[in-house]
Amino acid sequence: MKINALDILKEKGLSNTGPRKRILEILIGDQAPLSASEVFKKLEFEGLCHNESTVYRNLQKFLEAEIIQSFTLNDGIARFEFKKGHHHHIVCIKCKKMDCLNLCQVEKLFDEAIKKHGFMPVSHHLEFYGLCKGCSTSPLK
Amino acid sequence: MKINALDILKEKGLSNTGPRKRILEILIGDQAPLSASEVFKKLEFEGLCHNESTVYRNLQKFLEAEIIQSFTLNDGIARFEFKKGHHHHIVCIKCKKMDCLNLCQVEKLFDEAIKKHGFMPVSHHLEFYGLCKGCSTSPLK
DNA sequence: ATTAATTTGCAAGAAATGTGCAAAAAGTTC
DNA sequence: GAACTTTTTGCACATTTCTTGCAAATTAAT
Ligand SMILES: [Mn+2]
Ligand SMILES: [Mn+2]
Ligand SMILES: [Zn+2]
Ligand SMILES: [Zn+2]
Repeated sequence: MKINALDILKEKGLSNTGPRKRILEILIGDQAPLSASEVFKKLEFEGLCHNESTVYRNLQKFLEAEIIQSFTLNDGIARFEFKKGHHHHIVCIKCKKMDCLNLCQVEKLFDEAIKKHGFMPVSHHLEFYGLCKGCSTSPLK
Repeated sequence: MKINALDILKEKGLSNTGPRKRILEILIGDQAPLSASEVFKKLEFEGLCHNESTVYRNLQKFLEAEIIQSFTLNDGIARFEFKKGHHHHIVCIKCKKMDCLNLCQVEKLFDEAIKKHGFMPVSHHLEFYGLCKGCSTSPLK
């Protein structure tokens, strides 16, 4: 029942290469969403990948195959995470730690208003910003 | 009672220059948020500004003076709008038309969940994506 | 009108992301 | 498993958004 990167690649008809497999493993294993450059740094450190383009291209493939999902934070940088159901995130404005919030009753809250504007709702993006426990209790800076 | 660009500049101690005044006027007059480049195109067309840097620097100044507010859409591009109370936006995924939704009961909906994660909520960003009336009825691609 | 402070234009630089192409690796066929 | 086909990687370079240094021009202050 554990999620296996190789199985997913096979299922989606994607060839198994060192960088690709590892990128997927990282996204499967990580609880919080990662930026392309964060993913790359890990691969580079492990000597498994020498180029950011490889990471971008694989992330793009994974998105197309709907293996992962992405969203852009307010800093303008895209984050990628293994595909989960619809949910949102809370980001620490100080240390950038990010958590997933596994709930959402937003649609119904706004549904009427959106239709009043003549729009047919398709999706939405919601991120919370705040201070994590560590950062809100830290006395320094 | 009408909002006047010159008054605002004076109030905030910002000098009155051609590009600056016009940028502010545009943001005051426009119902939907604009990107820096959208603002620049207007000024350029009117022959009032020859450089995007000028637009970026003025938008930055306006943000610091809290005359305007900005947010980054999922395309990674920042939008700027004359400062209003807290609210959200609905974006047409086809024609990119954007509207403001002047309501928000999101905080209370998520407050408990956020605190459960050990975060102290500070702010949030929420954008809806959908199809505007024109785009959802248009038969052509 | 002179002087001092600010802003503009332009060129150049960052940072995130995308692309063309040849070499390398993976997948396929016999 | 060698030969062939397809895909991916690495690298160099392009793009886009946004930033910065600096001198010339403009605005504000005296
Ligand atoms: Mn998540
Ligand atoms: Mn708005
Ligand atoms: Zn934190
Ligand atoms: Zn539309």
